[in-house]
Amino acid sequence: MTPADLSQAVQAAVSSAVEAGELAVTVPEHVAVDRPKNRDHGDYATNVALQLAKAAGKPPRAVAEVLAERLRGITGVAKVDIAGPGFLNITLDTATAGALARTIVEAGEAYGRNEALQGLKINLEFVSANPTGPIHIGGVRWAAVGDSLARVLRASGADVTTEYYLNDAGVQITKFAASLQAAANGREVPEGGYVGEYIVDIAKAITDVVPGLLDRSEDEQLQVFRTEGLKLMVAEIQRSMDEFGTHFDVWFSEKSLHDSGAVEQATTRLREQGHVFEQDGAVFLRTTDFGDDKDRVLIKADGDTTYFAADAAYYLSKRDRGTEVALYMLGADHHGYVNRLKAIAACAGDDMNHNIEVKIGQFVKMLRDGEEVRMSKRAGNIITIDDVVEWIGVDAARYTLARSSTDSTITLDINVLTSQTNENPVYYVQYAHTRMCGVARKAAELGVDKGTAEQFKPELLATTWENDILGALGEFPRVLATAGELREPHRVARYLEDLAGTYHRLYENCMFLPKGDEEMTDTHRARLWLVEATRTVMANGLTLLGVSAPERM
RNA sequence: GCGCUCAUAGCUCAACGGAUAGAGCACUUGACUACGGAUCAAGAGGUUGCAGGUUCGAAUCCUGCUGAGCGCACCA
Repeated sequence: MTPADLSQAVQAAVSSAVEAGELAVTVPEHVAVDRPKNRDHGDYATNVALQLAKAAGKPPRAVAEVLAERLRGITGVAKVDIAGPGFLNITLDTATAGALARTIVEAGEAYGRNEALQGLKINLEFVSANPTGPIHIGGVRWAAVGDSLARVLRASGADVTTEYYLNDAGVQITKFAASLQAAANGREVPEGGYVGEYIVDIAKAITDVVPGLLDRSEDEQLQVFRTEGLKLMVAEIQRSMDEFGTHFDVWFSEKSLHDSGAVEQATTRLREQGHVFEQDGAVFLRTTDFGDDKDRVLIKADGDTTYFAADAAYYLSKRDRGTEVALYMLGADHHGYVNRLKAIAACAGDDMNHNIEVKIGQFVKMLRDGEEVRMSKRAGNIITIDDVVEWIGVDAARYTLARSSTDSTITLDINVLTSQTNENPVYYVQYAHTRMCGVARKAAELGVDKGTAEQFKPELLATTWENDILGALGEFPRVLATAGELREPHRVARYLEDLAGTYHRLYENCMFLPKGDEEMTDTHRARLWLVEATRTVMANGLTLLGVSAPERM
């Protein structure tokens, strides 16, 4: 029995109590059934009596009494206690709890999937760093979190398109091109330009590919450096993302919005919605109608379109392509954009509380020798995605960056990253998985296995450690659903750490295989089912984080 | 000045409004002639920044204060 099953059963109990006239309340849509931290509180606990007490006009414990009697009648429920202010503590019979192992093994990779977001078309945009340099540590965080979030959302049934917005138009690209040109000609990088080894490398790559380039006019050179530089830089970013295991379904070009006329059309479309006005020769969008602190310019007095106009066109493009929810992941330095982006949606006639979501993530702070490393492109001390991968590898990097809430700034110690990588909890989790694989290998050596489903006797999974891990395994689908609904993939990582610890304790206390000349027993077989179930969940969880589930370490 | 986010163990971080606030690392002490010890057990470590409020119940929600990061362009 899964927690979801039990929740429904409790809900049904409330229903039947209402029908019998024992409770005068409306049946709640969802009944919370929790795995209590304290073992003495049973396998599962529900606060439903506390929630309904006021509406029922009875003390919580009296409501609990009514429900307890009905819950005791549910098949698989061994015991129901009323505790504290009115909690209902439910204990399952061992066979019912243990049967979950078989359910999981049979579901395999599908276990954990749920339909919380079934059919929802989500466009998830993340990283979107300017193609004027390598991805730095902040961008790496969004790559890890965003890619994992995409996987989590899909596991909840959402139809997700991942997207990288390439700011390949505008003055930053011109500065980038000018920097390349300067480097190729051995000149100083212009004011506000880009510096760094990569500039020199790319410049050289371009002059290698385009012979005689430096003999052409300055203007011609600049054009070549712009197009070729952009091409190479984007390819470089794509390579980094690819190596990082982060996949984007769409690489969306800002320039294409301008070239196709989509930016002008966006202004027209917004004007038709009645939120566009002109003032001082410029064209504005009245975003203040929807919570922005000032109206935003779409077309400047000199006739040029703004970056904001492209943002509007881009949003409309996402919607035109069938997106129901446009989900943006932005860094903390862009939080000021939230209101104006949401206002775009509202001005377009959309629901700004549903069709657009903006998730703001805090920065990554780097520490070296106990001191904060202030990164600046000019000083050339940027920590790039390739640096991090080189130090600790993709698995550890992704895990480290994805295991924390994006609401909190995280601090990474470079000394730790480059040396004592054992401090990374990912190894604790992965090691648990290798131990499960080790059990399977050992079983094969001994020539034994878990047997058929018919031979599986779930009632033999009776120790406290087995009960603990069954409880943890049952939580996986709801952890996933919550992570998807809240857009918080770090919950998956935390869950896996908890599961790994629970497994390590089981491993210490329960033998899965016969030792010496002992016989293989039904208990061994039942435990092999449990180990396989745990391995399945661990592997499924690691996959959601884009982290490998190794058989050996 | 206005706004967004944050403040939890020595450090890095968790905790859909639930019961005694949890892990990892670091520290102390133990555990392998059994499935891989990258493990486990025990100990120590907290006024959840401060003060009020909401309620059966607050780290969580509301208000104020303090402190930190970031943002407030006809820039991109």
